[in-house]
Amino acid sequence: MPKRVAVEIERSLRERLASGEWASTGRLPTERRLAAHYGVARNTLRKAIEGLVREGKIFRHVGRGIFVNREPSPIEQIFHVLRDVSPADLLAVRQIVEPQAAALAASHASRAQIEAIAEAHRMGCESGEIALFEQWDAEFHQRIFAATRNELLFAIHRLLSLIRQQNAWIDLKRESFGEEQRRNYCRSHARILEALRRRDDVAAEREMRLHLEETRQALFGRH
Amino acid sequence: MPKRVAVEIERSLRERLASGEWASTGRLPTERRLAAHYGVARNTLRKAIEGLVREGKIFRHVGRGIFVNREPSPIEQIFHVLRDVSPADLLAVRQIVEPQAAALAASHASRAQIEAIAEAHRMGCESGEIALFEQWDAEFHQRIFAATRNELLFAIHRLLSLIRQQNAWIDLKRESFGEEQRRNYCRSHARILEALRRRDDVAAEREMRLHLEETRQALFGRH
Amino acid sequence: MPKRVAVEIERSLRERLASGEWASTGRLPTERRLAAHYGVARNTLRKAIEGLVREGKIFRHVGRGIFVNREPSPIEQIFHVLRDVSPADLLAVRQIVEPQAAALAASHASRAQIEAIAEAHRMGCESGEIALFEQWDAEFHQRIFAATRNELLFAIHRLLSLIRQQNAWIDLKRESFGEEQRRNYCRSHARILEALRRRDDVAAEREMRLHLEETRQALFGRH
Amino acid sequence: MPKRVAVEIERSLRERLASGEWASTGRLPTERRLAAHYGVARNTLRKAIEGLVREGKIFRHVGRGIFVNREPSPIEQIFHVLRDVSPADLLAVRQIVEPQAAALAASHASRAQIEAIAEAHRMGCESGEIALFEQWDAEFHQRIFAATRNELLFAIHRLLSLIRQQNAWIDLKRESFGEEQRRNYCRSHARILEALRRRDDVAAEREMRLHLEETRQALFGRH
DNA sequence: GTGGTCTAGACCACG
DNA sequence: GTGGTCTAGACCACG
Repeated sequence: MPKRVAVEIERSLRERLASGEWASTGRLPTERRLAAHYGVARNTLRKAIEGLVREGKIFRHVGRGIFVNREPSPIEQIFHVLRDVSPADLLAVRQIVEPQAAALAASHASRAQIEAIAEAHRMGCESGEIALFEQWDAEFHQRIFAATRNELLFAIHRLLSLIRQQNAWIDLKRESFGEEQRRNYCRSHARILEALRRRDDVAAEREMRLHLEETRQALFGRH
Repeated sequence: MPKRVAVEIERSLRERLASGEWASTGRLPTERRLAAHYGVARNTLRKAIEGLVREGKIFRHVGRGIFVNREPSPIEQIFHVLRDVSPADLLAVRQIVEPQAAALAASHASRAQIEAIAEAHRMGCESGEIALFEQWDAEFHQRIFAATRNELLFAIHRLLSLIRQQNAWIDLKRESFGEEQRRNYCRSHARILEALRRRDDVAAEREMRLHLEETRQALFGRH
Repeated sequence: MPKRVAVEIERSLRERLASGEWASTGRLPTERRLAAHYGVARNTLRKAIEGLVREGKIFRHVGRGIFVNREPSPIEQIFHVLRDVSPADLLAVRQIVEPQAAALAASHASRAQIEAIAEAHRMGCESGEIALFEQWDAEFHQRIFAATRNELLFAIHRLLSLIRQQNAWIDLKRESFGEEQRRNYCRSHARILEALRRRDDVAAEREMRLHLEETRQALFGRH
Repeated sequence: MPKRVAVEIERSLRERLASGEWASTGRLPTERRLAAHYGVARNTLRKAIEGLVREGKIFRHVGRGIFVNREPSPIEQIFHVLRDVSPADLLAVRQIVEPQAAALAASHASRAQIEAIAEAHRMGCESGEIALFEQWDAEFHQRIFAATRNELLFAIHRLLSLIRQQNAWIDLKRESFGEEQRRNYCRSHARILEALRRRDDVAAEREMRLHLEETRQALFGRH
């Protein structure tokens, strides 16, 4: 391989890295050893390494050596994205998922699950403080997802709830949440519940969609 | 109340643990240091620790020390659930999310993004091997989610893809994926792409829904 | 400058490039001459150049030399972006700009300009073919911008029109534009015109906003 | 019809010109080659060309050849208008666009984008020199537009910035920009940023509107 | 003759 | 002893 030696070595290093050859110690041999191993000058070896460094697959410490950069697990990567999501994106996803969850709940919920949803509705409407109302509001939506009997859908909803918890600002505007708006929410919940009781999936979907539209306007006005 | 000393220390350790005092290093001081700190014998200190060990909040390695058992983050817990989700649940979620993602892509994609989707379509149809086809198939769907310009939606799709990768059996039936079915998929993709090009969100949503219905039948037959 | 010689040279080259020293011929001296000029080895000189190449400020041709890469003018850059804009982004901008343009027109238009707007309205409502209707529709909006007497605002509207022309797909869905929807548009135009005639800027803004909301729903449905 | 030969050739050249046959190189063949191509004398060929030269579609350089006179694109024409826009028109457009951009940013910005805006604010307030302050001021507004995630809106803002750069006199009065006014700007920026952090779109829009009103008074006094 | 690649050595700051 | 930088030379493919 006289041509493009550095490229060949880079490919080789990439493979050895992926194979986990250096995973146990977390470090690569020194530049000098690697150069000797491949029978090239140190400069060439360094060129071969450059790309891996730029991609963050390895990193170098002067005087210490070259280290493998443990890749963040896919879940860590996703988690990182989730922490930085905009309110608009979050609401858009809710508008996609929640109406259809309501429809699924209408056809899959047990009687007990519907009663649990009804309880969350009643507690929310009766609660005096805003904080308590919000808690029961969250519970209302959560129980609808539980009633879909789709564990994945339920997990996704828990994920969305988590984002809302970690980004307090998302619901911040609700602090200016008036008594009137609260009564509106209560009425919307009542209509969703009504549809679920009737096992009317079309109506459940529609009412949930309208409720989220109402939420959107409370949060973003006319945008 | 000399006998209650251990209980007091346990309470103290519990608080310090919860406060995150040892979260950074992930380890507690040695038993000897802790005993000295509280001014008690090592035996007493060990009694105070026992409960925490039983609850799994800390664990001991002989000769190494006492370590904090970092609780799995809520997201890790959620992810744990995701690991054994049923194929039916997964498909149901896809049927909820993907058609609406296609609709969003129709209105939010840049021209370049639509061309990227077209490329994935073309490569998929042209690829000879099944493995290659599946790769471009996944890419096709992924690029549609990217074109929605909703980072959260995109992250959720990556999550679903991850589940499919880690539960290879979910798509098991696809191994019996015939040439005819592949041509059908190709045609479906073409229709979705066509709708995206026309920026027709209603058609994009419909074609994606039909495509997933086709997938459902390939996986589960007609029920 | 014994330390980081390459960095120093890069800085120098960057300055000379920006000063236009090589703009007339469009090419730099050879690597060998540059290295001699700075009194360094060719390798070092190459390292100094690398960054400029990556940024696209210069490019190299084997056997020919190093060339200056003429930077696209800001207007070319903007134009490039405009060609790749999504329908959603375009509509959002219209929703920002047009209602306020209508309000400005209400207070700044001459009587003749309002009559010109009225003419576009009348011609649109009367026109039999869709193509003709669309032309007069565009004219209606354009004349409102002209009536704001703000040349910049008018220019921006022409820019938006240009984008729509160059991206035929943006209005493609209007081909499925029914007779009923057309009558709705006609009624909306009438209400906007009415407000302009009354010199009621608040009403003009509101009616234009409602009209664009109507357009949004025609294009994107419920997204 | 031998006399009409020139007319025929002119028609042919016109077509070939419109077809873009010579658009890539920007130049036509030499007169001699064209004459040979059409099988006519150079005199006839020159006659055929005359009209095109008079219309400015092509132009001749003695000793160099015949060149296509690329017509300015519609966007270049629009840009030409923009070059001498009045300060009042520019400010009016900013007053239309920027408050709504701020509102959009409140709902669409990622956390990282809001931090970038905060950085521009902080750097502006801390900077000693006026020139530096103005640079960070521009950056503050630019980053808000970036945070809207609307590429068209961002491009329009870049266009407005370009106009301001090329018409330095538009902001001329700012040279008499006192320390007090600067502190006011800083406070306004702080209030806008505060609203963005709270994700309060209504407040963000209002604070931006007040800030631009403040700018208007600094430029034009109270009229 | 040009840029692209490589060699075999050297000294440096840092750990 | 490690990675970071640099030298002075060489041969290559390509124009």
